[in-house]
Amino acid sequence: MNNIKDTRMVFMGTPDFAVPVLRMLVEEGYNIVQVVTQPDRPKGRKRELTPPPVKVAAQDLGLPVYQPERVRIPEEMKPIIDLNPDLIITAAFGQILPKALLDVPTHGSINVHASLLPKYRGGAPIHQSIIDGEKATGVTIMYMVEALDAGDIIAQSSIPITQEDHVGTLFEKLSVVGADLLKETLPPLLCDEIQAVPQDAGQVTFAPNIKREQEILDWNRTALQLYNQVRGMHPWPVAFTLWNGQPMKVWWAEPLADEKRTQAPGTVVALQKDGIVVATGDGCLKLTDLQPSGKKRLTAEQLINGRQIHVGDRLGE
RNA sequence: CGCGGGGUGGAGCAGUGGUAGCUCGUCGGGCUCAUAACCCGAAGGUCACAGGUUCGAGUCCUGUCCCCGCAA
Repeated sequence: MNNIKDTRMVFMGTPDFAVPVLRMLVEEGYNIVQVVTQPDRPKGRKRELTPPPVKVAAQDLGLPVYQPERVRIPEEMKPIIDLNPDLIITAAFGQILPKALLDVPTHGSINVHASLLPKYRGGAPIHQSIIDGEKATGVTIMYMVEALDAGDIIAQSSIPITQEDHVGTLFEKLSVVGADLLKETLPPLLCDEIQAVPQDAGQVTFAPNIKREQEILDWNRTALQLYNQVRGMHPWPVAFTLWNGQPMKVWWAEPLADEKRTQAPGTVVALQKDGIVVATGDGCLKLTDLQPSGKKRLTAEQLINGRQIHVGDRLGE
């Protein structure tokens, strides 16, 4: 290989997180022979077929797009193999790649993952790290192996998680960090100047995709834990509690860790212009943006003006 | 035709056939050192749209459009 820019690359990714990475590759002049992304999926109530962000970006960049339903199926994998790629780069692709595909490129197959591996392997590392109240996270570039996010680490970059960060802000920051890190890593990698390091098996933790049950706010937890849960679910999939037996999304809240409370956890203790104060297992949580079932997203002030919520109401039941 | 909630003055809501109300906001005035506080007053709604039932419909029936929760 005379010029690393001639390296035949296949890029595989799906959501917004992957877009800056793809754009960086194009801007740097790399030779992307194929973009692979998930098929268009029905979205919303109308089930309208919606293309994934990477597809939109790829078309905008004039790159060929391939959307296999299940890439592990031989017939769907073959077109990629036939491209004879020198390097496969994935970023939040959403499908596990079989060994038969991983072994094809001469330079290997690498992945850009939004956590500091070996912590938070899996599909929701950003959500989980916020929910856990982590003070820092980052991006890891590693070789792919058959086990999920378990390959040797090539490069890593860390950033702090601020007290105000939520999934949306971290997503943006990390996608940029990921693009920058890959940009720095690619030249030495393609010149075989990189020594990958195995992950410390003792430090492994997992961050599987968020389940519905994890979106429920348990008022017995502390104000800080609940706050982390709210921002770790914002702006998607959004934490919720029950109000009058109906689900109510909690789009945003603020922890009042020092607020004394004598009421049972889940009890509305005060209605303030800037939020609805709810007792928790330790301290109070001030709910500021809410969405009752069947309604649009409302500020606490709007909800209070409707006169439907009162001091003493119990949330979570 | 997947299940369900809803469209009422600028915002959020109530309104169980018979003069359209509440909280907030807006405008004017008052009280305050002052205020997002308080007091007095005012403006602002063909009750999503189209038919129908009725002496009379926001309220009942039918159809249409739109918004949202769940499920996918």
